[in-house]
Amino acid sequence: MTTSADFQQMLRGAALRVTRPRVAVLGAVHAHPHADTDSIIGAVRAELPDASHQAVYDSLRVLTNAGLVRRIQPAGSVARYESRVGDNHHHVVCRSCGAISDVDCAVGEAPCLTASDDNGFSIDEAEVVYWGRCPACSGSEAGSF
Amino acid sequence: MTTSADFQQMLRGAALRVTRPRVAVLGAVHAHPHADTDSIIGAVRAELPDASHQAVYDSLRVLTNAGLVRRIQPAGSVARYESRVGDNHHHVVCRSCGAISDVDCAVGEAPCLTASDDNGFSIDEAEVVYWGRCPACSGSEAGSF
DNA sequence: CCCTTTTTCTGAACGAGTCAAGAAAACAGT
DNA sequence: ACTGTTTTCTTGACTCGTTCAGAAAAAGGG
Repeated sequence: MTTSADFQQMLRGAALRVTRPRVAVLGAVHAHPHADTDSIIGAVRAELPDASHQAVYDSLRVLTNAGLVRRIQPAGSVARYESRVGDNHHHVVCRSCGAISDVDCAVGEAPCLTASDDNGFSIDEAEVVYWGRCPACSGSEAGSF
Repeated sequence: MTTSADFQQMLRGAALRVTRPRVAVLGAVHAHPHADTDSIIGAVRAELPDASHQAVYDSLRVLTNAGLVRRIQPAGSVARYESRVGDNHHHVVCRSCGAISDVDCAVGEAPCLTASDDNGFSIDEAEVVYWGRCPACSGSEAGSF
């Protein structure tokens, strides 16, 4: 388990000012992987009832830029955040309920990074999203349309 | 070049009613790959000045569900549409200007489809987005921040 | 402890996309 | 062709995630 002091440490390590909203946001992202901004606002307010939504948006942006959290946004979804950073991992997204799970890089050494033809682009990241149905949704046929 | 009659054919083939907005939208998507909805509305109105934005939104949804066009939406971007469907191809997105290019599937037989651990999900598609800088943006250092 | 800079708060604003109800158009059957 | 039914289009309002702006508060170096 990660403590508040650890989060302060992480902020300082990234040369960021340590503020209560930031610590709370960092804690919320660690506690609720793949949570959307609204859930994070809720989690932050459990601890800091008067935190503004703007502070949460600002903190998330700062933390994302600093590399302390990662922002993901599958098509058709709102922004979601996770604390697992630095490892090149991907996600499975349920088409039916939107549930997200982590997936380690399919092939050992990030082969997806090699596009067959990069059109002259200089590529620095390959993002993979697997689409399907989560166990719950593939069991019940509801929503399969 | 694809003609209006071809588009009507495609609509009938998909068991969809042939309407002028739909034909125009299909034409616009074919003419402007990776265009966003607003650009498509503009292109449609060049031919059908009184088309409503709602008709375009509706048509795009119908065409997407029918598999006649494909909707893509890289994180942080609005929805974009393309007419290249059925082949499992991917995209390179410029972090700086948002330009998008097509990329054929990196490895011959869609290996990315095999997640290392699917968490019990039944996966039906693997979407790959390559992030980087387009030739123009990697040349000029502007925007690299 | 003070000062400057950065961050947060309040509240308004924005924009892509959706919802709803009535009018118009498509197409199957006669 | 004409009619009737169903689908689609138009108009206009509206939602919701996110951002903008200015004033107030807090962080951290000297």
